[in-house]
This record gives sequence, C-alpha cells and structure tokens, in this order.
Amino acid sequence: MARPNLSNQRRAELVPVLARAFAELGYRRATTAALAERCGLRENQLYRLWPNKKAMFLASIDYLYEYTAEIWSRLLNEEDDISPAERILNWEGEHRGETGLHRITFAGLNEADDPEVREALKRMYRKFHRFIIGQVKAHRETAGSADHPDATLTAWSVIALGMMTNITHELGLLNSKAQGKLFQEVGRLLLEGGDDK
Amino acid sequence: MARPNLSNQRRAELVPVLARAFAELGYRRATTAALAERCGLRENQLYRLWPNKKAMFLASIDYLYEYTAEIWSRLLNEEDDISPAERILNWEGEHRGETGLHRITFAGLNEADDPEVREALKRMYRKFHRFIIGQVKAHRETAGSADHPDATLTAWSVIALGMMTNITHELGLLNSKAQGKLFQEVGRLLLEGGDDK
DNA sequence: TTATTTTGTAAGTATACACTTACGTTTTAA
DNA sequence: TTAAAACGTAAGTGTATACTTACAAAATAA
Repeated sequence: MARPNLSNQRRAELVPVLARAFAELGYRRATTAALAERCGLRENQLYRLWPNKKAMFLASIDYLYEYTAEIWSRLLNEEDDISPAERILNWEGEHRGETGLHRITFAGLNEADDPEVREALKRMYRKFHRFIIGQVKAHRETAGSADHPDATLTAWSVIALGMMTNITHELGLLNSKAQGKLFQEVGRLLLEGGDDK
Repeated sequence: MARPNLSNQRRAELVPVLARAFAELGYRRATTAALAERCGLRENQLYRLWPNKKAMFLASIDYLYEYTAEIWSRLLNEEDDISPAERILNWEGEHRGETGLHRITFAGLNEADDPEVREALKRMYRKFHRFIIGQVKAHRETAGSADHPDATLTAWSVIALGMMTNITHELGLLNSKAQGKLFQEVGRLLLEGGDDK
C-alpha cells in the first residue's frame, strides 16, 4: 500500500467551507468552480472527496445541525440562575441569523422535491425538534409551568420562531432589538404555557 | 393606430400560471422554456410581456399576497359565531400548504441577495403583517383577552407558524391533523395571550 | 384599402456550469 | 528502492439556458 487516505479528515475540514458557500450563494449559484475556489482546491479534487455537488450540499445540511447543536450544548453546560431553555432562548434572540448558515435551509427547501434533500432536511428538523423538546420538558419540570401547548407543539413553535427571526433578519424587517424581543417574549409564553382552560 | 394592446390583461391572466411554475420548480429550475410552455406561448412572447425572468418572478411574489388576501377577505365576510381571526386560523390550519404557492417564498428567500427580490419579499411580508395585526386587534377588542405579547409580535408569530406549517407540510413532518392542531392551538394561545404575570 | 401594431413561428447565440480526462508529482508501506 | 495510491494542475466536453433576431400572419384605426 501507499500513502494513507486522509479523505475523511479533509471532508471534515472542508464541510464548513462548503456550508458557508451554499449559505451565501444558494444551491444553484454555488457553482462547483466557486466551491472549489473557496476550498482552495481544483474542481476535480472536490469530486474526489464527494461524488457530486448534491452530496456536498447534503453534507452541508448535516453540518448545520451539528454546528448549532455544538453551540447549544455549550450553553447547557454553563452555570447560570436561569433555566437552560431560557438561556438558549436568550442566546438565539441575540445571535440568531448572525452566521448566515440558516440560509442553507432556504436553499434546501428550494430543492425539496429532490428525495435526498427532503430526507436530509427532515432529519435535520427532527433532530432540532428532539433537542428542543428535551429542553422544554426540563424547563417545565423545574419551573412547574402550565403544559399548554404540549411539548411537541411547543418545540415546533420554537423552531418556527427561529425560522421567522432568520427571515426578518435576512430581509431587515426587524431591528435586532425587536428580533430579540420576539424570540424571548413569545418563546417564554410558549415555554410557560397558557391558562389551563 | 392599429390593434389594441392587451398586454395588461394578458399579464394578469398569465401571472397565476407563472406563479405556479415558480412554486413547483423554484426560481432556477423554472426555465424560460418551461415558463413559456406552461403559458402556451413561445419564449419571446413572454419577453414581450416582461423584460426578463426576474420581472416574471417579482410579479409572482406580488400575486402570492393578492391570492391569499383574496381568500382571507372572503372568510372575513362570512357569517359565523367565532371571530374572523379564529376563522382564518381554522381555515389555515386545515388548508395551509395545499396550493403549494408558498414555495414562492422559499424560492424568493433563496434569491434574497438580489435587491429587487428582497424588496418584493419585504413588501409581501409587511402586507401580511398589517393584515394580521388588524385581525389580532379586532379579536382582542371583542374578546378582551390579556395583551401579552403585543399585536405586532403576535402577528409575526402567526406568520412564523404559517411558515412552519408550510415547511412541515412540504416535508411531510406532520400529518394534517397535527398540523391543524399546531396552527390552531398555538395560534389561539398567541391571540389570547398568556397569564398576566 | 392601407399603414401600423400586435401576435405567432422558428431558429440562433453566447455563456455558464456540472462533471471528466489526462498526466505529472509527491508520499509512504513493503 | 519501488510500486501503488494520493495529490496537484490544466484543459476539455456536452448540455442547459436566458435572451435575441428575423420574418410572416393577423388585426384594426384611419
């Protein structure tokens, strides 16, 4: 044999670069030439690491979750006097949209008639959903809030808020103060639930 | 002179067809050839009605609001024992995503670095926002609920829910029952507000 | 009728882009 | 040392696609 295969490692190094490219350009405008240039490679070198452009995109979708989960996990381990759920809410209210990586979801939704892209997006949303459900339940146990709406709906709603603040940030529809208020105020209402009827 | 110019009328007839094409295919894959074919025209005939493909897309964004507002307005004028806001909530919970036209927003967000597309989307969201604020206020006046969060935030949250149910519908993440529950239950919580703290 | 404008049909152009081929250079296990 | 595999560089290929040109047919105000 000869020369160890470093493909896995190189893929791991390059995915963040690809993800950023897809985020900035969208799927179609992220040409293979542009992707290669940002990676500091030639096109065919990229094609030695992934079979085609779509595979590069799918890897970027997975990366989006991993990146976010990594940040949230760090928040969970911080010492603080408010609940982890609230910490995440606060953090997202302040920083949502900053990386621009969320645009990968826009690109993905735009390609969602492709079965593999659909599946990658579904996986991603489900993982976020699970993560958030865990936090909602934990928060409600310690804070003893009303459980309307149930954790599942609440988690979807939180994701919805996240999506919306991404959009308002993207389009400049809300300034960052209003964006934070939206996320935190409505997020808290959802977390703590409504009146028991 | 000779032959009256029917361009305005033809544009009005064709925009729904274009909008559907952009919705089904996304911006990039909606090729001018495909657009022309669905309109039953040749490409250059389309180019006699709009200066370029982007203009066709911008017209489709505007149409998306008009189409939805038209439906909502009809709901407002119905006789019923629940408030108009709740009627819209119920209707959207049941029918959201059915037309597929919402995919135009996915396509638009994916092209949002183009200034004209950005502006068209901003206009669209602001119009929806205004419309919904009106309904929220009207509902709260008659129903006299707690006023957290304020109407502006509530309206953005309702739009967020709409976006989310579009996505879950698109990806098959929720069945239609769960989708309706999400829209109606959380929508109502937002409308009626939480406990006064 | 006739001059003028719209409408229809067909073909073409220039470019961008996903993906490939070819070939030389470097690295490392044996 | 050497064979095999990884890595680097350059150029190419076929196709898709936004937009154009050219020209004939139809319609209508004068």
